Amino acid sequence: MADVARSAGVSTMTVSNVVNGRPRVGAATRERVLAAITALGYQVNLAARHLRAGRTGVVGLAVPELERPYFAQLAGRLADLFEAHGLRIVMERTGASREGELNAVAFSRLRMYDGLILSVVDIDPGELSRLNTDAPVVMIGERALPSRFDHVMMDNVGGAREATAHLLASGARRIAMIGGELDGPANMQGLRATGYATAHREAGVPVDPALNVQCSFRLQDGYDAIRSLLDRSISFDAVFALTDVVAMGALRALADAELRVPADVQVIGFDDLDEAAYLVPSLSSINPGHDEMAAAITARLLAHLGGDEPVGPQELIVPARLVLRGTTR
Amino acid sequence: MADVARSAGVSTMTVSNVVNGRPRVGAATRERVLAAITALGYQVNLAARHLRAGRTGVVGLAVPELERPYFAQLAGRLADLFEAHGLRIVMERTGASREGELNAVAFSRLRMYDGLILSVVDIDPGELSRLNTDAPVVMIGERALPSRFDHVMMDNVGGAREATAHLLASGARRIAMIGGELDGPANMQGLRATGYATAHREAGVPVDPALNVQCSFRLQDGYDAIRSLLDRSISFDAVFALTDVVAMGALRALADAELRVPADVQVIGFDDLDEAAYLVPSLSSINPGHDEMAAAITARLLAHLGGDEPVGPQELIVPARLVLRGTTR
DNA sequence: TTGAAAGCGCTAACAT
DNA sequence: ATGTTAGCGCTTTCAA
Repeated sequence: MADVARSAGVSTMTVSNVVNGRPRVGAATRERVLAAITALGYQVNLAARHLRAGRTGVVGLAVPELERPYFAQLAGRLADLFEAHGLRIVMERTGASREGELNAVAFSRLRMYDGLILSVVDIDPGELSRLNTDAPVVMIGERALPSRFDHVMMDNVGGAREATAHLLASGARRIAMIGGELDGPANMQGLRATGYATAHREAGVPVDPALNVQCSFRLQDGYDAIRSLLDRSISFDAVFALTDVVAMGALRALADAELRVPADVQVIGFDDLDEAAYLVPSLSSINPGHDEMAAAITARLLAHLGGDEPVGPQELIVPARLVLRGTTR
Repeated sequence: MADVARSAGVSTMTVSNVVNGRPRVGAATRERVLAAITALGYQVNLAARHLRAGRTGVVGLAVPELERPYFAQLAGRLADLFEAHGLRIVMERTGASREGELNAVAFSRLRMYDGLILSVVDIDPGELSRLNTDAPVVMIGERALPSRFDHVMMDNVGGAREATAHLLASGARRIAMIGGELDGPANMQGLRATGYATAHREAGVPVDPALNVQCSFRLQDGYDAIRSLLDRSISFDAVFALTDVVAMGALRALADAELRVPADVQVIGFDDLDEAAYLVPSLSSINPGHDEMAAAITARLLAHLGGDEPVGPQELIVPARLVLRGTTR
């Protein structure tokens, strides 16, 4: 910028004014400055601008894995909403590790982001509470966090309960649960398992722990889980998959085993991905309230950034609802 | 930082040394500084650090839409590779618009990113050439760009040709092309259409333009494209879908029309998404060389960042290969 | 309408 | 082992 100023025979201040389109610059001066800018190929240095301004116009979205469709689809929605407020969404991954999640928070506090949306999976609630409460952070995700941060969650227990209840009501008695963890911690695995168990209790149907296959959340994991049940000759007449991705893997395994869906085995997933409606048969799933989640997250973060009275941390649970399609009777 | 220094009775330089874990600090001093940091809740300001260092340790990945599985899966691969070099990948979207793409380049040149991986869809090649050539930018994507930037592309023509040739060899004579654009510009739509046409010419089978349905690349678009052919009673015995996502939409439409795949209609997609192998029937597709793409992109960008001799811009075409699964005979 | 000065928070280089 | 100086590139404030 100093170069441009020298070349145009003005002060850096005038260059700054031109670059930022501020009004009080003479037309002739402006021309000269613009010419110098072009000639020298000058570019603003945002790092310096941010250092001065104390803000970046960027909101971070930190998720466990970039390739998980649930987060990719959420990111698209959030990008739409934030764009309307002149903010850019950038997405990064935490690797679902404590370290990655802390890094993300650190990065944000360190002012590369004006605000951060953090999907919490592995971080220790205790560690969370040591962090600066009034950081512009909105937590999302599965786990109930006894924290003083804003937290928008989906109704994991309610959704899983509804899915399971539907399967039980339609006659299923041995519902395999893939990816859940009975009596597990209050994370996604544990919460959805709680819903599964609750529905069983309410229907007076006993839970068989042998039907609970723990696994992670890739396609192959869903496939392997079904294979493992079949290989051990554990019979089941329905599948509650913890995510739609796992459900897709499961559907493939069922097809390979020549089990008919939904005639022999019903399947319900969780997430209601865009893909769910297009599978053959189309996948029944729990819609975790995508639009409401995105809207709530945006509203909370904007409230932080608005910088008005720091309305105390809020915890919001977005209702889930069952979407019945072709994999259920 | 000045506060911490004052509180600990040292200079800011010493604080900086402690924060950065540099060796030449006395143990007692270090203790005092750390105590002051904790007491004051001090956080490094990365904006200032970057201003000084002239780098951020961040590589941007700018893609048309965050929710497209192809890019989400590519992002995951790139994140792995760059992480090994101490660089963070952050993903943002351009909205597939000229403006968004230019913004992404601008942002990068403006030094928020050390480097940028840009998926070019809509930008005008002429505009590209006005940009600073030695910016650490690697272009990816479909289109052949007569530009002086590094460019890693997949083999759109070759892949489409191979897919179409296989369908023709297996007896198909009326292959619907969904999402392509015969005689279109040299973008993804046009290039893959060229491969489609080439295979027809080589097999001596005429191309019927009525079989080419143009559309965008969401699930519903693939669905609607098939519906449109059926509604107009345009017969076809195979489908070449421009992307796997479109293919999934098409498969659903075929199922709704009670057409059997692959007995009545064969289907081949393009992208070889993770999902392809798990669909029922599993989707035959063109694998555009995911790992090679990611490796090439990483290598080119690291070469820029290495800052050694600026090896001239390279254009690399990664070979594609046909993966046959259940939707083909 | 334009400019000079000061400083955002950090660190490399050079003292001490 | 610790401190001083200077400056990264920008913008706010105040003066001309």
